[in-house]
Amino acid sequence: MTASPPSDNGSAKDRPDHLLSPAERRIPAAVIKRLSLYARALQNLERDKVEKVSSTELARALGLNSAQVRKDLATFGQFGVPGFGYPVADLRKQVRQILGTDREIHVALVGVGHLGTALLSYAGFRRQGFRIVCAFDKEAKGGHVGEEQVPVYDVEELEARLAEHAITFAILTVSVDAAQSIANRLVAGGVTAILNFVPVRLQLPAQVTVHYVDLALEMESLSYYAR
Amino acid sequence: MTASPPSDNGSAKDRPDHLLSPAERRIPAAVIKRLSLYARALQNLERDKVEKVSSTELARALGLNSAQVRKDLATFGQFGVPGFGYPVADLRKQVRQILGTDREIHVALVGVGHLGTALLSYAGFRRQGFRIVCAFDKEAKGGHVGEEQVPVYDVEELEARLAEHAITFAILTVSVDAAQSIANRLVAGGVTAILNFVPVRLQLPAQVTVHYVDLALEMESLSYYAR
DNA sequence: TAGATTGTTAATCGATTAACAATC
DNA sequence: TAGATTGTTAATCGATTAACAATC
Repeated sequence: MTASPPSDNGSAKDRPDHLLSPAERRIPAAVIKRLSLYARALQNLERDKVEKVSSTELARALGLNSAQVRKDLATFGQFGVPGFGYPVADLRKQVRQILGTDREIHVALVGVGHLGTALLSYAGFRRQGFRIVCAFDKEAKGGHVGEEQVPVYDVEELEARLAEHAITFAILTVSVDAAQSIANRLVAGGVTAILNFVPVRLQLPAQVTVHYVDLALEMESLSYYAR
Repeated sequence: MTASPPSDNGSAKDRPDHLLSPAERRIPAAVIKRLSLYARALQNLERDKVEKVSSTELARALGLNSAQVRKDLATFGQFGVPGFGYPVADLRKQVRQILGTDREIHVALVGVGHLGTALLSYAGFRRQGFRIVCAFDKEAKGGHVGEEQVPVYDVEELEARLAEHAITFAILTVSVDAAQSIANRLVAGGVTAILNFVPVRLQLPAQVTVHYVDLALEMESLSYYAR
């Protein structure tokens, strides 16, 4: 809400790269996806005490092209050493910094049904530094759910609790009917990234990023190959 | 294992289109993904008693380009009527036929942990015609799980039960350590399509199609935009 | 220095979109 | 017939890959 100097206020296309927000820089989504793939591979390499890795090795492990690996990484800086490769620990730190996964990320989950409940106990999230700090349901019993004992609030409290925990990241596992209205409230409450499991196209302002995980859709397209 | 006549035995590139299996025809995966999107939209239109739809309407509803809709559909035949559009019920039938979702599809699920259990009760699968008919776990209690009361067998019984139910479609929700070995057994047991929730790159023969749903990876790439 | 591997440019490939004749 | 919309070709766009000079 703070007014910025008029001279800084041009459209994203006018401003130099380093003044743009991640969403504005328009790095292809595919590059960001692969970046998290690299982060995962580097995590394993670091665990295995490997100190350097070449673009060729990384590419082979992930089923990609080595030029693509180099190009992806070069988008964000010069992380490699010619003739040597990439220092694993260093590169991992950089990649996590770019992704924003170099710190614990607090997440809200809305819709504590079968799927929501499972996600509240999903170890993979914790392993990558995500922590679901509060959950919401329209029939909240007021208790705590899952192995992490996440508090479940009534959706009534959505705005208040989001503010309290300064949350910008949410997982949506409500019903089809509720999805759009809950999504609106999440965004009004400051959420800018949503992992949406509800099979509905959400209409939201452009600065909000939604990733769709449509399980039934995955099954349908897989079905084409199951013969 | 049956020998086929040498003359029928050329590489996929040599044979005419109609003699190829879905996987061999090499329709871009993106087209197949959108095809299931169309199926979903057509389902809603049919429910709402809409009788015809134009490529423009379909495109707008799904956030696509109308030329893309027409091109995608034209890949599989001439389903539209110039000057009129596409007959909803008819097109839906065709699309479902192409995807293979025009009948109930029997599915096996391996790994009855938090996520697996949730999927056993996931209504979205039933709604689209998928039925999980058996589940496997390394510590099977022998009972039935979920709202659908799916029988849970010990993984020991994997091959036997797959054969019994003639299953070609599986959902994989086991641990990272078990994933590759279970996947191998699934394939040996006749499975050709796997929806894999385990964050591991599976090494499988080319005729098997694996779709990866990597929830932590989705979170990581989303994290880039949550600022 | 010789060998290896990066960062980057140019070439290729494939997918999306525009345009329009054919058709109802 | 006039109007609308398909199926399809050609143009555009963007992403992937090959190639190689620069660098350690």
